[in-house]
Amino acid sequence: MLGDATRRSIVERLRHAPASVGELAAGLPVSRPAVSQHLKVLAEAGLVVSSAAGTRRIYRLAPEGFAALRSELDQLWGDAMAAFAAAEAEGEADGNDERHDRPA
Amino acid sequence: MLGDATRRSIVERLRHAPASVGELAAGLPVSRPAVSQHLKVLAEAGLVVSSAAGTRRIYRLAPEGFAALRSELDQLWGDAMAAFAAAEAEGEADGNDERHDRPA
DNA sequence: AAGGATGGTAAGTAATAACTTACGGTAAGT
DNA sequence: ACTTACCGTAAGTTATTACTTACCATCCTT
Repeated sequence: MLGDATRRSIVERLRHAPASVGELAAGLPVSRPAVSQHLKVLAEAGLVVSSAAGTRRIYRLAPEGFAALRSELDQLWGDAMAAFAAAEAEGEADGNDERHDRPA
Repeated sequence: MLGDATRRSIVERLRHAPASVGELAAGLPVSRPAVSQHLKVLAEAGLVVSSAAGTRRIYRLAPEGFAALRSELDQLWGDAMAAFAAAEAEGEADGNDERHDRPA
């Protein structure tokens, strides 16, 4: 969902202020319909809401959607940390693991 | 990163216990090399680490990687919430927005 | 009512990401 | 030493996703 760069740019832009589709597209390297499609996805995910202003549609972020997403992630993290704790209490390990990238 | 279903399954599986590549592949609808490739990506992201056990490679989750990811997200969220607060203090809005999906 | 502005949708194309088969390489068992 | 088990990487294919162009609808202006 937030993996796409264009989508992140849109969210970033809306974080500063609400904006119309055309305004958003003007600041991005993609066409207006592409922005419309991203906004549709974001709206279905509950992350943005729109309101009509004449023929324009103003989009803004939806705090509730982000809060919901946040608590989902918090849920996952809670479980993960519990699993880590359980594993470490058991394994009590060596330390010479291989890290592929990101050297210690 | 965690947008892919197979990748989420792998992480989910590793949350319960460390596992070898073959074990992971056995529980998934994809081939073993596909799992290897996912593990490579996860390792480069610092989310898993591996250790050699004979010819097998045991993968397990890397708590530090998840913690780092977590704080990045927390950072974003902090900024977003600040923006929300600022916007609401200003706008003081109507309420008849359109929500595309997810009815109120 | 006509014209211009704004934006959603459809259909097709392009770019990206996931997956498969094939191969080679190392470690353990015989 | 030979064989078997296990895994990583390369190369190519398939599937998914993002994007574009074209079109239509709505609202506002005159």
